[in-house]
Amino acid sequence: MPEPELDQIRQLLKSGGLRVTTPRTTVLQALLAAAGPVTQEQIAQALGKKAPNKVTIYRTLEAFIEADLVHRAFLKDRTWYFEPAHRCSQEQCHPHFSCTRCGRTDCLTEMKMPMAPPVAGYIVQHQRVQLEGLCPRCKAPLHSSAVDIPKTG
Amino acid sequence: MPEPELDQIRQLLKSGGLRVTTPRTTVLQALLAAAGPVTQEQIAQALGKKAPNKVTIYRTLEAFIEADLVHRAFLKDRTWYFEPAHRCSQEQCHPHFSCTRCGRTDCLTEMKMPMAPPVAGYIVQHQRVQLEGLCPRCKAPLHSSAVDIPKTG
DNA sequence: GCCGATGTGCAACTGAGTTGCAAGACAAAT
DNA sequence: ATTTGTCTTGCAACTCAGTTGCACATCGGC
Ligand SMILES: [Zn+2]
Ligand SMILES: [Zn+2]
Ligand SMILES: [Zn+2]
Ligand SMILES: [Zn+2]
Repeated sequence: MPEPELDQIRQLLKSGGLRVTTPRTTVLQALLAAAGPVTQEQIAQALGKKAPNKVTIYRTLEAFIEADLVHRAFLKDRTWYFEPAHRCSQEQCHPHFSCTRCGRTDCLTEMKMPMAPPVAGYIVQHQRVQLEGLCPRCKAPLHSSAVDIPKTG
Repeated sequence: MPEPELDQIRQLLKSGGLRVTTPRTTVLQALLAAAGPVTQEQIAQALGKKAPNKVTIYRTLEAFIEADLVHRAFLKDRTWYFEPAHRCSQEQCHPHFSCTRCGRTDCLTEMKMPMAPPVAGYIVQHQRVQLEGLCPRCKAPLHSSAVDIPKTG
């Protein structure tokens, strides 16, 4: 992933009313380059030597969330996964699918999940859907060549 | 909550292939007496002086889950909420509603949430729905008498 | 370039949940 | 009722994502 539009990143930050700093540009870059939701640790790993301090990454993510650039996608094994906020409506984010075999979690950005029916007395502002089952990689593994079980998705 | 059928509790444990012990009966009692999902801490608090050791409560809950008496309802603020497994189908548990104002979480046991449409390549075995918004207690508080904001739901 | 407002790094902390192990309680067999 | 092997419990110490306080560095408007 060769520098995805470094100036656009700066632009994004400014549009969110955020000061442009090195940690913020690199963290945002990592988020945009990632295939799906990522943890603080995964961001740090992806940035390797250039990674800011752990605390800074958390505070940066917090600032991004405040500015609606990023949101918390889901909690898994007691750790948060973050992802860019595009492709999410106010009412509901796309569903996320966790494979019970390989542990990976995919964004089902295509799926149109119906909103919950109204419930007397409640005002539903946001809906979050998590699905579990077998992912394409693990479903009916041809022959014996299954999938190397990775740590995270 | 005056001893909800102590013998039935023993029966439940045995039916799950579990040994009958004091910690198990009291913890199961607390779970059944609770209005909704509860944390380890809330169980301990509800049992007060009679509460078993924290580790024992966790291991007890684990055993209950194994025996399908209890399940993990949802993760909130990095802590698990547990509830009895009745009222849950294999395919999906009832949705849970978290109020963004008072922080309470309610079981929407009545709500019939449609299952996610099939996605090419995936096998969906379980669906979990979390809703957020305003609960009846916080929605349009008449006059100024809102709700005392509690710590947890 | 200067300076107040923001952002960053470090070390120490928090708190839910886990692990290893010795001591205790259950229940099946005698 | 006593024995006996197995499963449970409690304690202390640990883990690990995330947070906090504070001194120092950086940003960007002037
Ligand atoms: Zn898989
Ligand atoms: Zn996603
Ligand atoms: Zn409320
Ligand atoms: Zn529930």
